[in-house]
Amino acid sequence: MDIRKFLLSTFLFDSFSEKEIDLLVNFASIKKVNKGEQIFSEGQEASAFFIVISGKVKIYKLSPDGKEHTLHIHGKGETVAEAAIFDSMDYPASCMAIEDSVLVRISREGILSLIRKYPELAFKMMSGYSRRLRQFVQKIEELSLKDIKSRLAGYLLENSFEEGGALIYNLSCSKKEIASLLGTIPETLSRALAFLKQKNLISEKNNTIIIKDPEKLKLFSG
Amino acid sequence: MDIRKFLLSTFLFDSFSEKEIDLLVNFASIKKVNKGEQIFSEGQEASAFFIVISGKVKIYKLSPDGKEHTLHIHGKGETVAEAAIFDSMDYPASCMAIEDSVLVRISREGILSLIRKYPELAFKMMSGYSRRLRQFVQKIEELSLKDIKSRLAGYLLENSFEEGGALIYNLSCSKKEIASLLGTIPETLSRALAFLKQKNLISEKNNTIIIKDPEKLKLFSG
DNA sequence: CGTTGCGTTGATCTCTATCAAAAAAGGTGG
DNA sequence: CCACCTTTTTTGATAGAGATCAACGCAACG
Repeated sequence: MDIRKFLLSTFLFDSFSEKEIDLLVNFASIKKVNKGEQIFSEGQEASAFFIVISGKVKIYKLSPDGKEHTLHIHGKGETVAEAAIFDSMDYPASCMAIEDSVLVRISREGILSLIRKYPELAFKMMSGYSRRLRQFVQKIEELSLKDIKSRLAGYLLENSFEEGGALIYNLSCSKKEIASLLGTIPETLSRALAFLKQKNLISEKNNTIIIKDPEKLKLFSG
Repeated sequence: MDIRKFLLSTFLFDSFSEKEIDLLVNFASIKKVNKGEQIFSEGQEASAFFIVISGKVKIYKLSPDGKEHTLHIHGKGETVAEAAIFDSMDYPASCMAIEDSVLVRISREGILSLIRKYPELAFKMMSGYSRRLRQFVQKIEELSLKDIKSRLAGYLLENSFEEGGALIYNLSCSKKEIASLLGTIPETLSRALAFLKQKNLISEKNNTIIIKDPEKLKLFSG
């Protein structure tokens, strides 16, 4: 795994230049952990934060009587413990791998000194957050205010590209996964697709969806 | 209200010196709004962010057909729209006062120049972002895979506090607002509350909800 | 071929939004 | 304190969207 390439694909660092990534890499390292392995513990000094390359980790707290309470589960592309890095000395909770996982570790001192030296980097990171938050706001809006057909229409428009004068969406992953992305189940997705086909807005052939009427589809997406 | 004193009490600026506050004040102004008054609207250029001095505001999205979903309710000391100003774009949602409120308005240019000068400020802002990001992730999960009763149970547990040995939640805003926050409507919220009362998990008195059985309620929240 | 997994289709059921209306809770002015 | 009005909250009945359950077609694959 190329750590540079990975960092450039994360929302925090995707607007960094090659040079800036070079600076960052000095403070970054790859950490491989097995399932069940501890990554950090509550109360330890927060010396680094992490980004998940593959696998899954959980953030949890132990109550006084030993019971465990999971706060979050973080998967691919997600950042872990960066709040602790930026505002407190110690990790406020513990972290353990729940699958064999690969992480990037970025040291606290590293990132802090980098930002002190190059405040512009902070802007880039913050605009990364900003974009990410916007995406989530949009997703929440879609989940709560739109029905499946609209969500599907919007998704197709968002993720299609032009090819030979036609708008094309490539079914690169299973419909099961797309259903999950849209917050529904395969059966319902199938029906929604059938509906759009029946309205003659799209057609499907060879794992490819052709958007026949982008204008109407857009109207449909709300 | 002394704006300096207030700024010194916020988490963003509590470590500022008198001199630094002077700088900040150049970019800051007080904004008073009445209940129901619009503070900014989705799509407007994001020219400033706010900190709530008193009262409450809500961040919400409107669907084309007029349905409303509240994303956050912000009270005293909380920052509003601070993420919107970093990628020089528009407010992704609208903001309205749900009580008579007083805010500090800090201009985009102001905070940007301040961060250039005091990169430490960026750390604080980023820790706020990462927390908000997590809230959104959780909200999305809840919206897509939990029913109202579970969401309500989770919400109560998240937002309750201990007092005299009992977990209580204070109904500081109308149930209409809470319903919107949970992605539903007052009627449905009312029924969900009735259900939890009937199961003897909670009780309500004087604008206060008492969580009688946190364990079971937790089970209920999923 | 059987088997396994995905995608589609059909029937049914559950949850929640909607519509309508009653009840409760706040004001306001007398 | 009471009558009156407004707003909020609750309750009831209904309808619609989507989840669930079950069955089937179809391709990939040992």
